[in-house]
Amino acid sequence: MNITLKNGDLLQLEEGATALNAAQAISDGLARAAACAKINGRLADLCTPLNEGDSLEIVTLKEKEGLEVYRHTCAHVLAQALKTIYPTCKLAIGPVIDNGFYYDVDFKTPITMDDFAKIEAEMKKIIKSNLPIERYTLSREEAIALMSKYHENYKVELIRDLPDGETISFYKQGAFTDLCRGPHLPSTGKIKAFKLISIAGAYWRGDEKKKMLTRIYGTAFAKKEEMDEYFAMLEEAKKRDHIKLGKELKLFALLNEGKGFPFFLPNGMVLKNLLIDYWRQIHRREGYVEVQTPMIMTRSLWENSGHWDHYKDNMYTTKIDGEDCAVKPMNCPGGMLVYKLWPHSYKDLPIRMGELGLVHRHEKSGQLHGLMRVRCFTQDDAHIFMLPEQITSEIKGVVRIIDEVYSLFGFKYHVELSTRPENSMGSDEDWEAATNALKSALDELKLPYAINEGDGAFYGPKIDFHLQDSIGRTWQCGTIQLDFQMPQRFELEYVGEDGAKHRPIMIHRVVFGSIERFIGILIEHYAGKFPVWLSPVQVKVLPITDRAAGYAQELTDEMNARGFRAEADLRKEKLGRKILDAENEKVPYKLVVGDKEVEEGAVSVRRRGEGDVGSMKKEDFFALLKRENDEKTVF
RNA sequence: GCUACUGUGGCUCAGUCGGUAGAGCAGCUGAUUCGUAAUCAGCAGGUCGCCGGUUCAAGUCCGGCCAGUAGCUCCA
Repeated sequence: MNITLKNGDLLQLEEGATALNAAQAISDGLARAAACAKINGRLADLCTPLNEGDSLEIVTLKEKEGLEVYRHTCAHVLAQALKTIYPTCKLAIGPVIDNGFYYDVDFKTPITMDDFAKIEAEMKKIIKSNLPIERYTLSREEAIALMSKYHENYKVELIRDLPDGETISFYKQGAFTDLCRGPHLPSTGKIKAFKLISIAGAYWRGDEKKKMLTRIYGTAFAKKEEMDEYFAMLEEAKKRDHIKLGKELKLFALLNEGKGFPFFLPNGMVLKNLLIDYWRQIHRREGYVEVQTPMIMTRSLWENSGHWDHYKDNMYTTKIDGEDCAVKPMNCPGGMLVYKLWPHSYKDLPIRMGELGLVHRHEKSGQLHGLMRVRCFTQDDAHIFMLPEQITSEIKGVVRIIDEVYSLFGFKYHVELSTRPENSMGSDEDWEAATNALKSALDELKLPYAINEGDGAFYGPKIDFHLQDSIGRTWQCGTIQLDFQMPQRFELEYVGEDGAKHRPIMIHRVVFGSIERFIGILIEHYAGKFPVWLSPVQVKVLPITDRAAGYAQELTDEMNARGFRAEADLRKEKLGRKILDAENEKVPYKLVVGDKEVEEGAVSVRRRGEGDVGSMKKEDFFALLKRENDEKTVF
């Protein structure tokens, strides 16, 4: 029979040949490297028999899909080892994730990471036995009977929930059988490098009302060297942790006295204020005005906005003169009240009303994480009130700002469109119209996005911008939320061309999202080595002896007078020590000054990470500094 | 909130089998004026996260609480 290969070539094979036979016919090397096959565009096991006219692609470990199959098989090996060591444990699910795999298991008695050595040894045994992995299918009844026999009640539940007509397949290796869609490696012996990483709790089916299972995380690589590299990379990434750097660089502090409420230290405040200055500059240019609304407002306002019904668990409440009040968890109701202060004409719209609002939200204790997830943060919020025909252009305008800002920092981001959640208000028509408006803006901008079903705000759908931290976790930063509800609830109006009253449409949007979170991301992104324009201290002047101390102080004063951030290190320490300390503080420029520089009005310049870059006239250095500061140069 | 782990001077860590704490850095004092990544000496600094229990004796064992980390759930 003839089959078509990836490059278009035809391959002649005997009747009944499998994908693996085809790989062998091409080359032994390919057969060895093969993880699975792609037959007519669908992933399949290597043992799958081919048919006349099939198109075939051999997927190797070098490809993402191949590595995923490899890791998935490793998850099965883990499961088999667990069932051998802990026969009473019940298996739930064991999928592949970004950098490895996990298996959720219900243990009679909990296990710890100390048990990993034992489990890994058993896994090695299974790998060494090189058990062939065989696939077979069963009817729903047979499948349930089989899994019931093994007391695998989680598997039974999974099978029951499979849609009708879905093939129910099993994979068998030695005495172990697991429900699985596949595909898998042809045998367990193919696994060369794996490691169990950590243990965590995870709710069955992601539902916090259901039982918490033990999740064992692991990873696997085609070669041991690749795995070593991966772990070395993780170690490096840990050094960028913003909590660690925040402490070392004295940017912020997290104290028991204010759990989830970060303290900003002088260096951190410089950073925060610089971001705010930059934000104001961009938003002025884009036609935004700025307001500030109160931190605490009455219960009736929050009832009116819907927060009292939909968000109460996350709100801090208090009583003032006997009246129930809440600390704002969001800025929008305040913004609404400002809009309502006077009548608006269609000619005034859009109104782009910004607010750097400090909001408080009672997040569950286990959610808190450094600056990334706090209970009090500054949103770089803005509410845009507009005419229906302005929706698309306004959304596009916001997306452009977000892109401009993220690009300045060199961030890579991904976009998600979040749709209507369960606990929400408003009509289906409004939700559909709002969701379509967001979609069409994204489509017009040709911005790729994923759909995040049911993750919208309770008042409207949203576009979310996600940024990555140093160990690859993503955090939502920017968001654009389209809202037909608040304007109705607050009875917002404008007078149209026709002289009648109409309801404006509203956008809630943030660029940084939370300034605190954004700073956390920035710290990790730059590993604390901020570009000149963001550095809390831009220049450290290091006199070699007391004779140069006066000159060092003058230089420092002069730079500060010019609007730079400079400090002199006048300690009676040797130069090497001063350089080391300044380097540890990650100051971008160090100016070494001794008798020679005093005499010549010069400075000997050290750039962070580059060392001595030579001497120059102090005016030339000031010009260099000004240029890098103004242009927000990154180095 | 849930599951697991962690918690010793400001920081990084040591502390054996239970015998009531140890180092380096930082700090302070003194000396050193030394040209590109750690000068020397001295001093001071700790209810071992908190509370209880076991014990003649607890940093160490047990229980509870608090805080942090990883993950889950929830979210900017």
